[in-house]
Amino acid sequence: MPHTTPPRPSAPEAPVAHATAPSSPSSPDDLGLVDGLAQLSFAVQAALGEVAAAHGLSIAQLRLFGVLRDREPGMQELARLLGLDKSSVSGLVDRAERRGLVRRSPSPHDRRAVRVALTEQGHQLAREATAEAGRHVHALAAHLTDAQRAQLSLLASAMVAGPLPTA
Amino acid sequence: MPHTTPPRPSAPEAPVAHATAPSSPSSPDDLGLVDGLAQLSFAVQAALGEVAAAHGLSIAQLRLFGVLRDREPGMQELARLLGLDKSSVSGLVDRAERRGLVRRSPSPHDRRAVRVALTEQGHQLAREATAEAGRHVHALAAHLTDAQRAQLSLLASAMVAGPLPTA
DNA sequence: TATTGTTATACTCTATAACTATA
DNA sequence: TATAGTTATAGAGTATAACAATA
Repeated sequence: MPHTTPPRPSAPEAPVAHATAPSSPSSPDDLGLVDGLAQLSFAVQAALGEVAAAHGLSIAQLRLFGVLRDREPGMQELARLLGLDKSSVSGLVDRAERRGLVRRSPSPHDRRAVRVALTEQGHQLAREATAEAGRHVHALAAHLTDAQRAQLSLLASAMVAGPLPTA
Repeated sequence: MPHTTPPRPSAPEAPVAHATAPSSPSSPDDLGLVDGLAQLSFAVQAALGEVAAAHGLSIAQLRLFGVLRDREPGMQELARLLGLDKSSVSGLVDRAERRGLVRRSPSPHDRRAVRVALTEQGHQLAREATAEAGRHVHALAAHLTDAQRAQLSLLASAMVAGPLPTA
């Protein structure tokens, strides 16, 4: 399998944003919010990419598998979940199906539609890959203290969650 | 410019890792370290992708520009900085050069080598894009308190920096 | 011989546009 | 007409392998 797109040797060093604008680092070790998050995101993506590549997958496939772990969506819904065009998802699913990792079955109610599901082999691979991804990402935070990890977990969740609905 | 790869509508919702393994969320709003970081990384990448697309660039180009903001490396060095194969960098630089954003000049000392630099137009675009990327990423953290943002900045920096050298 | 960079080739990912088959 | 999905096409991004030129 020579061509698994993102095998990234290991998190490279690429600033991307040189904190030109808003953020203002308060200590020498502080990259600033923007650069810090940008670099962190590349590091996480690199880690995920390594894991994916180790299983002969790409990050896109890994995401697909993550979504399918507890759903059997149609193509349109899948496109929405992944933030991709439906035609992109066609290809993504095609390639996974060709490898026996997912299956398309006709929707019971709508004869235009299909339902996409992981095969047993796909589930197996998804379990292994997500577990390993967990270990790799966790390893990135290996030298933080438990308290720092807990903090980070909360802050990351808060950012992703968006503004609190009511409270 | 119809084909600027990652225009991502906006951060989609893709768990990727379902916290199968190590992490253990302590509160209901806590996604766990792994899922939180994974989703955060996708959100940041999506934000960067939007900005890049708005300027007719891809994330890869944006990274290239970030690296070139304060360097004039050779192709090999550039490949190392970006974590890519030199042949990939050839293409990346080709496309940017075709648009007049970077320039290849012969290395003074080694007649095999070239030096890659941003053109004036490239610098301009790099300034605008990185500033805008800063605003976008910053916006992701809009509903955090100042103290939380400062924390996050430090934690992200610490993760990326790796274990402290001596201290 | 080793290194720098390019080219040839191939594959994934992504999008837009056009199409088919239902609803 | 509108929606679900596929196909055709095209460009970016990436890698491996083979190559040319220079050290």
